[in-house]
Amino acid sequence: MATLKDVARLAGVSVKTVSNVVNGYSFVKPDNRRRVEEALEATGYRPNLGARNLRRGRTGFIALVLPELSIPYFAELAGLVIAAAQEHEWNVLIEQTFGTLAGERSALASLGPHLVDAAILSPEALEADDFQLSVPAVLLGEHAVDVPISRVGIDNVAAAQAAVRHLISLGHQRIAAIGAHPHRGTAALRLEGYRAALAEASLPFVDELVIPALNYHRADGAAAMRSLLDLPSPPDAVFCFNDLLAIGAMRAAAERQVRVPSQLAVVGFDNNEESVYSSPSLTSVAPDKSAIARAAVDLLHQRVETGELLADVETPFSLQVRESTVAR
Amino acid sequence: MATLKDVARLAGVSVKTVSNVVNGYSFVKPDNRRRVEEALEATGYRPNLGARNLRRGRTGFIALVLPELSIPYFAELAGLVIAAAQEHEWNVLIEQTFGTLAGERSALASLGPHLVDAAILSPEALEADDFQLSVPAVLLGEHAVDVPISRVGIDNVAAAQAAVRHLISLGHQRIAAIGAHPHRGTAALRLEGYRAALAEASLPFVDELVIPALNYHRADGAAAMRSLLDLPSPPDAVFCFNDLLAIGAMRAAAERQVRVPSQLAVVGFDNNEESVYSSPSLTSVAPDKSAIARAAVDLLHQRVETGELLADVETPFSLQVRESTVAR
DNA sequence: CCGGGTCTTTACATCGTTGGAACAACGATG
DNA sequence: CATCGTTGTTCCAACGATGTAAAGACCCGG
Repeated sequence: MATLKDVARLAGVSVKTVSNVVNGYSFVKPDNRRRVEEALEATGYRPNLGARNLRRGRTGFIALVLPELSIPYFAELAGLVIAAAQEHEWNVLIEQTFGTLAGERSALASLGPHLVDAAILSPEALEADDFQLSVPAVLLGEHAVDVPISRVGIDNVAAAQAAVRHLISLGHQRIAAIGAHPHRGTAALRLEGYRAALAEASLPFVDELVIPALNYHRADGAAAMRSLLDLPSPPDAVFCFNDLLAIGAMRAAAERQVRVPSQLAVVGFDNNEESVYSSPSLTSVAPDKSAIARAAVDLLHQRVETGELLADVETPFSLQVRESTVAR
Repeated sequence: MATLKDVARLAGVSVKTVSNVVNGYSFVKPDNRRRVEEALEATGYRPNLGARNLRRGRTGFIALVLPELSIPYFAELAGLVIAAAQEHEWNVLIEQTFGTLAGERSALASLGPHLVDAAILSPEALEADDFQLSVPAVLLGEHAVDVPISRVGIDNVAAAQAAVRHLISLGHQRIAAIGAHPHRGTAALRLEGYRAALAEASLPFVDELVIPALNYHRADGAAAMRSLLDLPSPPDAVFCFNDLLAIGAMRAAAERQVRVPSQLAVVGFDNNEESVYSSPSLTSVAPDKSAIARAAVDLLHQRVETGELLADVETPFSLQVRESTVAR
């Protein structure tokens, strides 16, 4: 593999002149520039990123710490983050935590300052003490603890409220919620939006209609739905805190011959591609994932380049109404 | 951030001695070792990976080149590859190609020998000339062109044959296939398995029942299914070359009030988690993704460590029978 | 044709780490 | 007591790139 030295020898100039050409330094004589460029071409020179970064004190990588790639929301987000990072010549390192405290801690620990320039975190269990980071970071979504790290995400209260309002506007009165969680900030906010929507329509908040979910997988949604259908008077609508829970809930409903949406309306959250093609298709709160990815990466880039502190960014969302609430 | 030099000063020994301790070199006096370890602890030393790799000529990264993370199969696979790579102290860099020739070429081009130690490729459009790689690599799945790179994957012909045999055993006679593709090796093999199953049951191969798909997304499956349902005599079963196509096909069937499985049986390929919870749930060929990920990473590790050439690895698969072929 | 500024290039040190040679200390051996 | 092999340690160079400072080339007016 060719190094600057090889190129320099071939072009008959010093190593530094080649480096200057490679880095677009202005003051190089046209004649030398041409010779260097030919030599670069001839040798197929590619800079050694390790060496460059050692010298520059940068690594050229950012970390993306998320629960699990097999969760569609995070997979889609990861794809968008990779694309956004590419525009700043950053490569993305993905760390999976599987939503456990231990997993998140070990992911953070491995983020030595030499490995990545910055990190995008999507934590679920971390506590305030854990946020002693050695690199600039942003948080995706909210988090229960109050830490001085900027956040990128939607207004979860407003989004949840919009979802439940939609159900109320369709005439539903007994609306359940699946996905409450003791330690997840996001869950608390969505629950708050749910309460707010009920309150503004003067509907009662009923404890037994709020089902917690330890994980947000399809199986958890199905289990929660079964317990709701077992109630003496089951709900006529359900708001799930993510699409996977909703898909599981619809599956459980189908298994009990409960018709969606006529007997049970369902709303999800995340707007996974999967939800567009399910039968029935799923009404869902759609955060602008692309905006989230871009904002997170741009913020970090600005922080690393200029050292400026970061403001929080609120990204837009919309409600995608589909067959699970309004029959076609 | 502490460097070896800082630790050495604190422990009162040379830099190299500290390096020896860090790297587990045997011959260090117990007394010095203790002092160095204390100094390491006190300074919170973390090796600068860039510098280490520059010296060692390794990077500590492998690339995973795949079409798109938003495709569940690749998202799941990526998660497993990351986990497997961790066991060899490798970090994984994901590159998305979006299934285009240009995307794949640019991904390969960016894989300078300085960026990664090895690569796992899942190409769809590359031609033989493109495989001039500067690092050891393995291919996931088959590929049309014949290149001297080892492959990891299942026996696609046998797997497809098993899927279609299953449909035949249920009494279906007019079985369609969705997902033929002019340049995809995998598609060709699955089609071959489809033909073989028909042939061994003495069923005719009917051209109009084989629908090509340029992409393997849900929308493509839905479009293909619509064209099948428009036929004068539509099929009574369909074998889709991946689960997304199958999900799209089931969606299209539902929109035309065609009942699955009574009027139309559907089999997919990949066994996505999504397919377990769809309504009806989807019968699918289930490659052992975990085995694929592990085999690919282990093979590369062995190659990088020992320089040995790599043999192909055939991983197991099974057929998961669900409601889309056998009503519950 | 000299002094002074503007371009252009070069030599050298440096980033943090590790491999190798050199050297020092040690007990064992003849 | 000289020699030897084994341990243990240090010094130096090197990986490939870039920043700095200084030297060299060039052009201008006086």
